[in-house]
Amino acid sequence: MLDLYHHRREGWLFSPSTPSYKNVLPDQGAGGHCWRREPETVALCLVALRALPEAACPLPPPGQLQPPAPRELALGYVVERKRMADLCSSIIDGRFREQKFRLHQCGLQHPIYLVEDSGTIQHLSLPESTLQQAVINTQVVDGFFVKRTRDVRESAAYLTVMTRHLDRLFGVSSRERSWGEPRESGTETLPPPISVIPPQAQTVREVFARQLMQVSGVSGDKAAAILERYSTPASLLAAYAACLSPQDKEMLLSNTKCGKLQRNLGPTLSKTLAQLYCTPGPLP
Amino acid sequence: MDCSCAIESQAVPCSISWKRQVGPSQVDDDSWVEEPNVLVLLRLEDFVSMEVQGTADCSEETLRSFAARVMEKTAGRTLALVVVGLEKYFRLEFLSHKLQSRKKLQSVVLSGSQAGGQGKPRKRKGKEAPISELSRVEVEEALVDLQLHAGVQVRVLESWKELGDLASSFTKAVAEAPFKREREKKGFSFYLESEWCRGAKVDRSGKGLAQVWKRQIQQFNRVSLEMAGAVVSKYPSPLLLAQAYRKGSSEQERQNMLADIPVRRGDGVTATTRRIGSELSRRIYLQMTSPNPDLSLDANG
DNA sequence: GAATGTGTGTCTATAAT
DNA sequence: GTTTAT
DNA sequence: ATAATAGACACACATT
Repeated sequence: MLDLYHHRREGWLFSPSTPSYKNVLPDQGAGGHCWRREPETVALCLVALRALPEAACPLPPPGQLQPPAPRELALGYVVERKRMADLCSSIIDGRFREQKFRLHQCGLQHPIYLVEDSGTIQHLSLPESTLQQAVINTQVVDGFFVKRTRDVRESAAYLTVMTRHLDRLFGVSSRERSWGEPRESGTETLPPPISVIPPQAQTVREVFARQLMQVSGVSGDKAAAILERYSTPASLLAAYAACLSPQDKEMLLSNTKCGKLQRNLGPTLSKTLAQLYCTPGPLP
Repeated sequence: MDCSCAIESQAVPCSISWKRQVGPSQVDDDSWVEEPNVLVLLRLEDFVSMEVQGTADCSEETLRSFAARVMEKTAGRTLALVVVGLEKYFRLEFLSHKLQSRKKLQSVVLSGSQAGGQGKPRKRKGKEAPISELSRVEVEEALVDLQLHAGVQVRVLESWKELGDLASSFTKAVAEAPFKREREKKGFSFYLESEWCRGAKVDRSGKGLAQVWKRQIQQFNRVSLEMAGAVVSKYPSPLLLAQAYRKGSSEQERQNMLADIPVRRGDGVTATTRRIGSELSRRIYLQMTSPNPDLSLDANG
């Protein structure tokens, strides 16, 4: 599955090698802006792009396997179009939070949530108040710009107007300007070039946390609490090895303070984890 | 619930803002902190007026200047605007064109839904196309302009009940925001990562731990089901693997201890060797033995 | 967290004078 | 050391 | 000889 997130993880986000997808709006020609449809977001996800001038686009070093420099510049405006029905399903199966997270994580400065079918809020598998709250949360908690739209036609109109304004804001006149420098008539700044964001490397701590959470009952807070004391598998194993009796192993983590203010992990999970890390032979 | 509501004179008229009692302990201490959100109700007549001013380039107040003024007073807080009754305005204005009794109807809607509404004649340049359509486009223009230049969101409502609901929802969101933000900052990001399976159930005696152990191996990047199975098959418990590492003599030996474990592959011919490989072997070794929690497993060196 | 409901387990106080 | 009642 | 129990209360997990 290729989507924004995976593109980012593979380090190819916004690189010219990213396959081109059908533009929802026609290209404005050289120097104009377009909304590129990113693949795989079932609900439409658009990224404002502009072709980079040749001069600002050095050729990649020959014979390198590294991703070439971007030939396009992401303007930092990204629109996630979401119909009410889709939003509804996304909330139910948990995809909603994930999508918001990725949108915030993809690094663009102006994420926009385009909520379509604002009038068709009823007769869905979720109460109206619930959906309203979800949209408000998207705006207030996640800090996204939320645009409500009655239907596809309004959405298209919105994107059209948006494109026109972007053209006026980041037009050819500001092409030679250096990135980040304020424009003449306003506080607008050109977004910094977003080229290649390297995939985030896994650390021992992170993997250890994920491993702890493989046992039912161990959640983020619990894992974090354990990590607080034994931040690495080696240190935990060493602590178990230092125990004199099997009982001590079982109770080693029992009094680990978790979450809010210092709630015990408890003997149950402590015993399970001790079994996991202290069983000499094959596990049951 | 330990919250209260008060109607007081605000720096910005018709605005809602939120304060939270922070500070650890002091009772008397009115160390209230303003939440970084402001909700401002914009009277329909004012909104229309500003939108008109923006269309014609008068020097009077525009939506943008209004927003700038408000944001100046609220010192960098996130501003959200609310307008009530715009759709009804469109409808009546359209109707008034057909019936040629425009001013009267306008005055009806404005005084009926707003306090002290006054008619506002509009001058338009050029076309005679449906005026309500043009107005909608112009409003859209103004909203986008506001979005791009001020980052201000405008919520258009049609009834005062909706405004009440919005205030309620907004209040709830603002109240919960700090709590949720803290969880995002501290908690692990992979909680919501794409495909996250929650913990495997394990009964009191320890059945299911084998599955846990296998899934622990799968927590590494780029590890397939078959690879994890192969490793777990060779070392059926974490302790056995750790002991094997302890027995190894050289760093190289320990690092490559798992490299040659055979792994079942797809039916077809595969160019790559059907082994765990030295890279994954090394990552697992580092994970199990390194004393440094911040060590990067993907770094080459 | 969307909202609400279900089950595990910890936690806190427990009598009578 | 294993069983009992509060 | 030793200690328990109910209930509130959270939290992890499962549903309309």
